[in-house]
Amino acid sequence: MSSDGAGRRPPTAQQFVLAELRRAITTGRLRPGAPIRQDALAEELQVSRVPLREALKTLEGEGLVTYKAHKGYCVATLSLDDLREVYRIRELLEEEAVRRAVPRLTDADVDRLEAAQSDVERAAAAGDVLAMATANRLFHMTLFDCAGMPRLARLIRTLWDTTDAYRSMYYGDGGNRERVVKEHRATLDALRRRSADEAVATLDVHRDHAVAELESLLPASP
Amino acid sequence: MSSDGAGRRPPTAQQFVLAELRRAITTGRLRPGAPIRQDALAEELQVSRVPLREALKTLEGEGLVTYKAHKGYCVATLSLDDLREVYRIRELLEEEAVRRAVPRLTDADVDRLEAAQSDVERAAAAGDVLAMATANRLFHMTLFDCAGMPRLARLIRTLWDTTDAYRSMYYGDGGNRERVVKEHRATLDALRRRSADEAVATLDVHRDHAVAELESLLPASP
DNA sequence: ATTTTCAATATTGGATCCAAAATATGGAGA
DNA sequence: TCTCCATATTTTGGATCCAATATTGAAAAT
Repeated sequence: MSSDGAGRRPPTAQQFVLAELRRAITTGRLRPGAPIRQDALAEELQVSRVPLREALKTLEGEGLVTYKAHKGYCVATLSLDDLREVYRIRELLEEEAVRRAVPRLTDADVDRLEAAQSDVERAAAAGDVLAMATANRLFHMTLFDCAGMPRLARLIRTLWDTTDAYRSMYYGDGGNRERVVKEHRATLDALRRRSADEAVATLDVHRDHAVAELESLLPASP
Repeated sequence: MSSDGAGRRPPTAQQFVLAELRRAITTGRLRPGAPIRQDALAEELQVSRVPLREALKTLEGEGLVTYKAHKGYCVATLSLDDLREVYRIRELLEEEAVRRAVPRLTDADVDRLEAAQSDVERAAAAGDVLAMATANRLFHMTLFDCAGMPRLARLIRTLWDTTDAYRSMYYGDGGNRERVVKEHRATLDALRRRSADEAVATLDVHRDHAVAELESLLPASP
């Protein structure tokens, strides 16, 4: 084994911190709107503030945290308008990705999608929210990566990151998990038949459900 | 006057460095592919490496520079495929921005667009490449900002930044400058009549010309 | 002559320390 | 009691120093 318990540790401290921060935000340990106290966080992660600050700069670029000079960083909060905007942009970009990907899909690609879907179903059945989020993401990104447009895929990833803090709420509900599984099956079916139109349509529905659910969940805070 | 010659200096060193790096890249002083020697650059800009590295992290997030752990930063190079990809994504996002913006356009907005266009024409006539790039950008961003989708506008800005290093080549040619002026007039005309379809169409043409021109200019390097 | 090894050097990554700014605290005056 | 101002404390921004990694060059072995 590679010495430390929680998976292999990245080769630089900033990458380690970056991964930790992402987890903290997506799992909700760092709540949206919460100020980020550099000194405390650095000590907690056993690094100095330098790599922490570089990691925060990366997250700022991705929109996960906000920054103001001499005031510091806060976990980004998404208003309902922000959320709708993110999903609208995703709709545009993901449609493009799917339309480019479908004609290029190999059988091996489809196999990988099926495998990812199996993981999703397992996690959904087990009620494992974190595993569900991971597997769900793998499913979609596997598809998007097939478009052969790396920059497009990266943009989509960033947009997903932006709403990660809210996604876990969504998977907390068993009904939502069940629905996600069904919707994925519909998408997978369309992909097997190489129907871009249908795949796009099923994914649009998928997103719209997520937005609707989050809209009912959120209004408490913004 | 506010002490130093070249405009007001930002309140933090990283912001100053960030602005300087952008200029260096867009003007071509730092060529695509060139490695970034932190020590030398820091000394040249009279700052330590810490703010320089934070600025580089920001640029990495925007795709203007690439980074590899323990190897450092390089000015990003765009292959023709990359370039086409960026312009395709811009097409998608800018169409959305324009369609949202047009119904919301006030007369004051149109006035601001006209003003920006005047700047473009002045710069084009004077053959001032840098001013041309600045004014051109202002023209388009003024329009996109009217969509009332700040995240969308930010994404588009980032995509523009990505190709900034190559844009100056484009404006170097007088014929291109003349054509840009004409195309802007067509867009402006469509906007005055609040025709989203036509505005989108003219902008598509505008972009396609840029891509075609860059395609003939680039193949030397990638 | 070519390849391999190992040391010397250059460059990046990170920790500590100090400076600057913002925020919190407390007291004086109205 | 409330407001305002001066001061203390906290927090961020930046510089310097040291450590870790990568790169280069030269010498030795094949």
